[in-house]
Amino acid sequence: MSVNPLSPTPLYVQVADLIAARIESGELEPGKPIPSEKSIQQAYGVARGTARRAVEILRERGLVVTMPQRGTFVVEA
Amino acid sequence: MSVNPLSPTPLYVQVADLIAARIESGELEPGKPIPSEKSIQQAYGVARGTARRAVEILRERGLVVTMPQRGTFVVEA
DNA sequence: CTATATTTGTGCGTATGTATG
DNA sequence: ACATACATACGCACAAATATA
Repeated sequence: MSVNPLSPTPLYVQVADLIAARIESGELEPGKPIPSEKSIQQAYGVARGTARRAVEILRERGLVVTMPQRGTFVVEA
Repeated sequence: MSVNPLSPTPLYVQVADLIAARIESGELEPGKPIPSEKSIQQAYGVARGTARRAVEILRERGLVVTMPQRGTFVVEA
């Protein structure tokens, strides 16, 4: 899946939704890291700030936890 | 102190005045950084553009100098 | 042990679009 | 038309902590 820059839905929400779907599908497993901000930038073709906001949303949703200088991990079910 | 959105005085001027007062009171000391744009946003509940314009005014008044990617600092007395 | 690469945190610069008075 | 204000989104640079070679 990819992102649609023309959609009225902010890119960072779209990216968050795409990653959330990968978590819920089991592709990204509990306890394991999601892609780094840099990987997200490259994978979805967005700026780092956009990737960071997307991850911030996932934290707000309680799907992930971020450990500084370590990464962001899927929360245990 | 806080900001008044209903005042005829633009928000960015109000924010600039509040920060200027903190400089003149000595709370923000010469040579030391004033709060970041993000901190100003959060502290005064304004958008980033408003915070930026406020800092721009402080620069015009000669109260601070901005060093790109490093921060904005109170000028030496 | 040292050096490098990775990853997140922070800070500013800039541009565009939208809405309001 | 213009100024104000907010939101989104691109970018660069540097720091600090961690992971790896």
